[in-house]
Amino acid sequence: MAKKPSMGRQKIKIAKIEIKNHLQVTFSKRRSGLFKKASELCTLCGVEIAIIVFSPAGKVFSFGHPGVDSIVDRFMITRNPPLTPSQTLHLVEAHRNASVRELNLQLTQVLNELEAEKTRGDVLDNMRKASRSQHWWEAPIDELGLNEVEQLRDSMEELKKIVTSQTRKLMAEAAHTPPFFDQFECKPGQVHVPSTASEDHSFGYGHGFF
Amino acid sequence: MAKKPSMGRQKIKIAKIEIKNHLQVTFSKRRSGLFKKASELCTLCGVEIAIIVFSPAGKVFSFGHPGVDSIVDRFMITRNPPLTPSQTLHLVEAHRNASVRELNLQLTQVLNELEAEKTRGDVLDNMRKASRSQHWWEAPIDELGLNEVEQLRDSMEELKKIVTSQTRKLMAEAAHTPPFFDQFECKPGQVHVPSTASEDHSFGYGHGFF
DNA sequence: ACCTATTTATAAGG
DNA sequence: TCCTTATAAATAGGT
Repeated sequence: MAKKPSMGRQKIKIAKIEIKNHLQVTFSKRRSGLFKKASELCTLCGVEIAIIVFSPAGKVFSFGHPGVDSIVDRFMITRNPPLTPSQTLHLVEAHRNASVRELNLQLTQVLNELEAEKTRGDVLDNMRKASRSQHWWEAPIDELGLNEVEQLRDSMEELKKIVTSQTRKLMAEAAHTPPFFDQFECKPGQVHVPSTASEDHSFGYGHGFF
Repeated sequence: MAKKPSMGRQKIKIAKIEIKNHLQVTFSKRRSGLFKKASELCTLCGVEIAIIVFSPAGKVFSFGHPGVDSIVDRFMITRNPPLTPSQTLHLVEAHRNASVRELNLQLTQVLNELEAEKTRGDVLDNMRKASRSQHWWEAPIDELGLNEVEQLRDSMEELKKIVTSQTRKLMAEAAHTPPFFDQFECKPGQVHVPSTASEDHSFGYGHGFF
């Protein structure tokens, strides 16, 4: 039988193959050829090779000896100045700061509140102290100076007048409202007053007189 | 001139080449051939290829289209599907928690302080209010009930005794310290006392009497 | 690097 | 994808 002479291998131009089917065939053949050459190179020269190929369809083909990963890793290390510890710390710190900013804001706010609250407390405390010092007569009477005792006595006189007058007014009013007469009969014991100055000098806070 | 016929290309066994010089030549030739094949494959089939070769001497040769890095990156991503968003979040969260624990502690502490301070402020405020209500006599005298005026009057009587007694004692003391007699001559104007109850009923805070 | 004989890879077709 | 065939391309060894 007569053999059908083939065209044999044809010279081709190195340009993108447009015929899909043709391209797919060529890709397969040349890809395997490439990997074979790589393999041979490994064996002949004892080198390490990795080849990564992304097909037009997105599929991945790879060849590697001893393995793609180990070679890629080595490559990355030699190429990328693999972040000094300092740089790493800086990045970590930056991230931390970003994460923590919110919390810091909260803390600052609360610290301000605390400051305000402390101030408020101090103000009240100072008011109390100031009030106390204005009420010097609440101090033990032995500690009063002559001048202050004089003032106190005079004040007493004036106060007594006022009280007497006020009492008269109230008694007059009470005359028209009999039930209140019971209350008018005073309960002297309700207010404690030391019989002598030496017995209890404290007219201060919490002793019930003033 | 007679040409010397060459041996032509000899078939070789694919095994490690031991002759260093020979190996180096073969490595160069085959390496460039490999890269050329890769380049042709790129052009013909429109694919992306990266080749990484570590020579026995440790030198790195690479070929890549469009670039080695981009291809290697894509490869790493597809190969190490690596951390899912969930996993990443988990790790980040763990780190964040570790970093933030200290800050949280501080915040808690400050919040406690704030609470304590608020309580302190409230206590002082309540004391002030309580004190004020204990000092009912500081209210306008018109607002006093009969009972309270009674108490006030009785207290006045007792107080007067105390003051008188104290005054006597002070006068006796003053007899031994002449300079103080000037002070004994009182300055009544220093304490304001309304002449009549109707004129100014306020004995309260800030009016200078008590 | 270059040459050349030869081996090897592969285009085209089935 | 594999086989076949004819031929283009790669390359071992020498210069």
